[in-house]
Amino acid sequence: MTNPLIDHIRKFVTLDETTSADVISRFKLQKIRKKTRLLEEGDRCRHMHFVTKGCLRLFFLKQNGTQQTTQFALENWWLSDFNAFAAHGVASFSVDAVEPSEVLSIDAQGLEKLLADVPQLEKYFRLIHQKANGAAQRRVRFLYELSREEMYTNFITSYPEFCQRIPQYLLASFLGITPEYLSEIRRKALLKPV
Amino acid sequence: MTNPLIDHIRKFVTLDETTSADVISRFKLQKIRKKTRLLEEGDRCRHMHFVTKGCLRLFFLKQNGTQQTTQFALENWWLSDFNAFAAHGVASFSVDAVEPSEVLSIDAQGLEKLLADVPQLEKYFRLIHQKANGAAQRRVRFLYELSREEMYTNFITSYPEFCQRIPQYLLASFLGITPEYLSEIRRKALLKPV
DNA sequence: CGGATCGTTGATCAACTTCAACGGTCGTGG
DNA sequence: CCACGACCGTTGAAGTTGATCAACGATCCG
Repeated sequence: MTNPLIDHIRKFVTLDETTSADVISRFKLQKIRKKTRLLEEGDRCRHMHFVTKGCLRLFFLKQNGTQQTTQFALENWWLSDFNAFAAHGVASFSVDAVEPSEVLSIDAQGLEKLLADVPQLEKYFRLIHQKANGAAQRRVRFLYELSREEMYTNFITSYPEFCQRIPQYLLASFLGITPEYLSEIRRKALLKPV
Repeated sequence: MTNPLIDHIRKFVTLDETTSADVISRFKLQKIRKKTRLLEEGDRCRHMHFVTKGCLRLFFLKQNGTQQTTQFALENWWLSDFNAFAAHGVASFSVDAVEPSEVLSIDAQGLEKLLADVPQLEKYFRLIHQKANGAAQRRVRFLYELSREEMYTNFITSYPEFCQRIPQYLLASFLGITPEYLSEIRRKALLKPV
C-alpha cells in the first residue's frame, strides 16, 4: 500500500499491510480548492488534518479586522487548533487552503477509536506532537530574537521555493508585518547586494 | 503511592501500584537551589524534567548578551528543549531554577525503556505533548496579537500570585521588553485606576 | 474594457529601545 | 554590627523600528 500518511507513519513505527488499509479507511479524503475553510474561528473544532498535497494555513482575526497567519502546513504536516481539538471546544483559529490541496481528516471520536484499535499509533502521535512542540519552541525563539527584517531574510533563504508559491501579503501576514513594510524591506534588500 | 508525577499521570491513564513504583524508580529526583543550571545552551540535551516543586525557566542568549526567557514551568509541567532532546542534539536553550525546586528527570534511553516497559505511558506523553503544542499555538497568538503593554496587563491579571514570586527583570525578560519599559508600563498602570 | 486586488511609495505617528544616571535594598566580609 | 559593593528598579532624553494613512500603477480576471 502506498499512501502519503502511511509512508509518514512508517518513518516512526512499523505497520503491516492490513493494518495500513484499516488505518487509511478511518480518514476522510478531502480535495479542496484554494481558500476553502476547514475550520472557522468560533466554531467547534472537530478535526485534525494531515496534508498530503498543497498547503494549509492557521490564522486568526486581529482586533483591527486583518488576518494574522501563525502557521503554514505543507505536505506531511498535521494541522488543527490542538487545544480546541483536545477539549472538544471552540476554536480560536481558522484554517484554510493556500493552494488547491488534499488532506486526510479525522475527528476526535475517530481518532480515539483508531488509537484504541491500533495502539502503535500512540507512539506515532506522541512523536509527532513532541516534534511540533519542539518546533513551536524554536518558533517562539525566532519571534523574540529577530527583527522583522531579519525574519524576512531568514525565511526567504530557508524556504525560497515556498516563498514563490505564496502571495506576498500572506508572507507579510506570517511575518507579522504590514505589506507596506515588507515592500520597504524588499527594496532595501535589492539595493544592498548590488 | 502518593507522588506528584504519579498523580499527574493518573489524570490521563490508569496505573496500578506496582507499576507506579516501577515508574518512579526510573526517575532521578533532584533538589536544586535557585539559579542551578539543568541545561546549558550548546551542550547536548539529555533530559526531560518534570517539576514537582518550585519553578524552572527556559531561556536563550540574545546577540546583545542578555537572556531572553521564553517559558516558565511550574509544578506539574514538563520542560526541556524538545527538539534537541528528541534528536539527541545540541540545545539551543538553557534551563535553570527560578526558585529552590524539586524535579524528576529522565534521559532519552531511560524514557525509551520506560515507554517500552509501560506502554500506557505512550498515551500519557502523547496527551502531554498535544497539550503543550496547543499551548504553544496560543502563545504564538498572544505574541502576534498583543502589544507589550497588553501582554503585561494580561499576564498579571492571569497569574497575579506567580508575578509576586518572580523578580521583575525576569517578568520583563519573559514579556520580551526591557526592564526600563516595564517600569514605565507599571507607572502608567498605577496612575490610571485612581 | 472595467473593476477589484495586489504591490509600492512617501509622510506622519506610535511603540519600544538604548544609554546614562541615581536611590534603595540586600547580603557579605571586615 | 556596620559598611561596602552588587544588584535591582526607576527616570528622562534621544533614537529606531515598524504602523498607519492616503494615493498611485500594475495586473489579473470576468
